Amino acid sequence: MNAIKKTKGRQKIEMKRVEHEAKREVTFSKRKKGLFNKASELCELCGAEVALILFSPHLKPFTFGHLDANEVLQRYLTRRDDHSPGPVSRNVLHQLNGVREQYNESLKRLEEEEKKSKDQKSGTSSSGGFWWDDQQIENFNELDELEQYVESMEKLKKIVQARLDEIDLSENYFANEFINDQNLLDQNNFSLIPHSNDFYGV
Amino acid sequence: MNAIKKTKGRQKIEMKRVEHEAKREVTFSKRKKGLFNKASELCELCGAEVALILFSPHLKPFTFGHLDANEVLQRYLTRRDDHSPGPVSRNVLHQLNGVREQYNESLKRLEEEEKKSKDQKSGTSSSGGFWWDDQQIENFNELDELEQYVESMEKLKKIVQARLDEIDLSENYFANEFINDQNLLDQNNFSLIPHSNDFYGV
DNA sequence: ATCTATTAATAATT
DNA sequence: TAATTATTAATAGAT
Repeated sequence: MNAIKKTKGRQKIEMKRVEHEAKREVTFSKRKKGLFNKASELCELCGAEVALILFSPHLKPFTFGHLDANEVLQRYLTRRDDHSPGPVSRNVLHQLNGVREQYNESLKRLEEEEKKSKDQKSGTSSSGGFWWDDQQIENFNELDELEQYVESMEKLKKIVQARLDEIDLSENYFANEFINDQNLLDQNNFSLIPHSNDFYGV
Repeated sequence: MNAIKKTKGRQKIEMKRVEHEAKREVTFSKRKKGLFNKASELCELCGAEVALILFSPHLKPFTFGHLDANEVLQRYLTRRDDHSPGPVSRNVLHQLNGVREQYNESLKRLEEEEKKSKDQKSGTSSSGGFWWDDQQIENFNELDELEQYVESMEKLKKIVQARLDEIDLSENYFANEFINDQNLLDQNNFSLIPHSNDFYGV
């Protein structure tokens, strides 16, 4: 038997930013893998749906999603169980109106970006190389990542929309109180109710 | 010493849906806690940003986010490092146009929902109880959760928008090729480039 | 990337 | 639902 240990094995570390850069990179990629694995297992074991967006220390984006958007939506809309929502007050829609406004704003910005981009279309390539040269490929990776974001966002948006549909559906079952905007405000002052998101108060 | 073991300890389990319902619930809440903890640690150790949306087996939503939307955005827009994007082709905006159309569709649906809801406003309360009775409180929890979704979505949207801004900024540094729509399609057929999302092909 | 010793997560149980 | 415990799984450090 050999008493000489090859490594010290896993060591306990303090839960604070890893200052050494290379070490931090390694920790990130190891733990990213671990996190994605955990997410995947949760999906598989429990039939849960997970959407995960992750920025590396260098702001490189990574995403995880177990099912594609349509599947998520389909499943969400067809499944019926004891968590179907009861009567719900108006402020769901009230809140979503705010969201809609923000969307509209963002859409305007998108349109502006697009317009600006069209104005630049007549530029010429500076490299003259094939479009898939190394630099371009790197950029394509960036695009892929952006694309993944957008997909994730769309997925989330659809889920919320489905939720809204479901709530609206359930409202047809019940008589509803008339709630004016001031009442909504009053009620919102009361919504200091524990979140289901009970982790570290986030 | 006692040879009788109090429990069998952790047992290896197969990676497939846990069929027994109560067991599945327990597994879900334990692993949800674990997943959120891992996400939190990754943030803390590496300065990564994580946004996580999770549906329970009963479609109850949970979210995790390390920083609030403004902080994320601020950090993203102000930080400059060697991962700043290089020249990027047009199809970023091309892709985002598709997204915009989907948004517009969804917005239309939102408006319809809202209209439908207004038509119902004259209904009366069936319970006559205070609005914060148990049932209502439960509904409020649902609303809180929905609110969290919307926030998460907004956060992601802002991040993408910031990314787009950044890309657009960098485009001003470089001459750009003229790329028509057919070229875009051709290029997209080529984008079978390994994703940074290298996990289980999702 | 791969290897180990160790810590951390968790399945079964109470 | 919460706590305990024995075991598996994740991973820090080293190569």
